[in-house]
Amino acid sequence: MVMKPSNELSKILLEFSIYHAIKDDDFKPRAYELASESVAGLGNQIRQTWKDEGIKGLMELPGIGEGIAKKIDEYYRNGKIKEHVKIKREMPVEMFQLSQIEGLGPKHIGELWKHLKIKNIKDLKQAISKNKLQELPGWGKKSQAKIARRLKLFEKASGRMLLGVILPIAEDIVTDLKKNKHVKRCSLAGSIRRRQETCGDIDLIATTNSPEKVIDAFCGLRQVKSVHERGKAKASVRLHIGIDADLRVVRDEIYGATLQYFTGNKRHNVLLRQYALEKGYTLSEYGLFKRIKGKKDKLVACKTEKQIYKQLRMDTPPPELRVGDEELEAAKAHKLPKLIPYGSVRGDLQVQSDWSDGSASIEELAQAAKSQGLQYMAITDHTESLTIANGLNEKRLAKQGKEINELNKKLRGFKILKGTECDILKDGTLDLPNKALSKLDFVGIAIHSHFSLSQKEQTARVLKAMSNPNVHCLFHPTCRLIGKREAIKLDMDEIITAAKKHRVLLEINCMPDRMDLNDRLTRSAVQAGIKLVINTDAHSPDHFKLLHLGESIARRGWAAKSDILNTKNTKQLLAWIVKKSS
DNA sequence: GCCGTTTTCGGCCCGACTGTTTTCAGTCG
Repeated sequence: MVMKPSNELSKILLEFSIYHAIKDDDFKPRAYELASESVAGLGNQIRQTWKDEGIKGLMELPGIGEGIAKKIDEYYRNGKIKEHVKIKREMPVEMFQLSQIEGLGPKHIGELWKHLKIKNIKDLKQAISKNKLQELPGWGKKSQAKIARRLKLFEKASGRMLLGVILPIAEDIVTDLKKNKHVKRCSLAGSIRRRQETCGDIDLIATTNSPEKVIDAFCGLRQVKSVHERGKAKASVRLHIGIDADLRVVRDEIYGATLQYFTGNKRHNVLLRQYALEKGYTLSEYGLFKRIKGKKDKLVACKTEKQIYKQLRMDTPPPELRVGDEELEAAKAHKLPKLIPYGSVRGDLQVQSDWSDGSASIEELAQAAKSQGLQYMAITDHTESLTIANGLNEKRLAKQGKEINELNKKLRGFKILKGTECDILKDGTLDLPNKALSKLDFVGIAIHSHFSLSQKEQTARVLKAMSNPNVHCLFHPTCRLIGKREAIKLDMDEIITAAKKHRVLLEINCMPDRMDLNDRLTRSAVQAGIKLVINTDAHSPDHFKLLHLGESIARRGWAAKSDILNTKNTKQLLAWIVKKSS
């Protein structure tokens, strides 16, 4: 459930946390850990905040007070933090690296350094091969074997998986568990239930009267490779696909409390439990309890999540929002947004056919989209400069238009729009002449080259392209590929301002490795009041099934149905397009 | 070190599992 730090600064903050934990400080470890998570979650935004608003601005961020803000300031000024350098001199240990191994916490890292001078994973491996760990006070053969096992897994680990990849696998596990006669209810929890774009593991909960039988069934699933731990109430396993799955088993009566407990991210849960304490309650996976002086706490809510939040005088934040950000305040003030429901998208406005790099004909794509309940799609094949994708020039585009006209005559209750995914050239001009663009129903523009321009050049390039009056939509705006390619450097505030000015839609792209816009940028766009579209970028008929992934980003970005243009029906959509061009 | 309808001091979430220990510390979520 924990989000691993992805940048240098959050790693340094986590090393502070580990160091203070080794020193047995009571509360600093938690404080630095929170700050580390906060920094990791904010990505590039933190540097921007520092640039724009300095230390004061940093202190506004969750988990960051005066002390840590000053350290962050020092880091951006000098590239290092004196106190961190000092710690490293005293204890030259790759604390972050070692902490990535499951089961190796601060205390162990400290002992390994103190007794064996282990600084990093290489040292650890050597020590294990010489059976040094099992000789340490408080350690034994089993402890050493466990660390050895986890070290191997760490080296083979595929790390986090894309939501689009892991979700179907996780849903299969739920289906399999539900087949067991002892299982009453079973649900996904954790980061998958929140629909985080990548997940480090699969969290599940199940209810039963026979916990041990359910734990047995779980550990024996065909997807399971090995068992890490197996108790009466929970089990943790490694799956063949290379990540872990954790199951928590409880009585059916407390399903809601357990689901609540294992869905929120750490910050949401900690904040909620603190709030519960303020209100005279205590909250755990067993329920919400009223604290009564001199008596045993009294159970007041556990059946449903809603019951728990309601008892705390709050609305229930949808799982996608439970990240410990502003959703708790909104829930207390009864001002949670009405999120776009799953299944709201009526048509797909980015689809590639076999005219360029798609695998299916336009007709096959139309049939697939229609059978999935969609009312329209825009065929948006690539343009000529993308030779590798067999991009279309003006002449082939006109020919394609005729084919679409013929198909539209045949199709009942489904409309194919003539479109393009027009390449944005390096200088911001478009890869098709305006004459050709103006004949299309839907013009999407996208960057496919020169990803590493400076922010100034890249922003100017995209702004120029967006200002073309024929343009309807900016496809996959940041061009990031999760785990493969960084986002291009764009001033998103300027892009959003331009989108508003020129009435250009921004896309939420559903491809599992794109998910672009991401949740945070979606939120900024929603706050700015601009319209978005959710597109699959389909290259084959089965890609239409990915629409729910884009809907999950929209939900995480606090978007309502009205924020997403392609939740409208065909008639309303066409009316919007006409209005845009007038 | 952070934070505030208990606000500049004095709190800081809670429970399961493991291994090595005869009652608990460390780790995790």
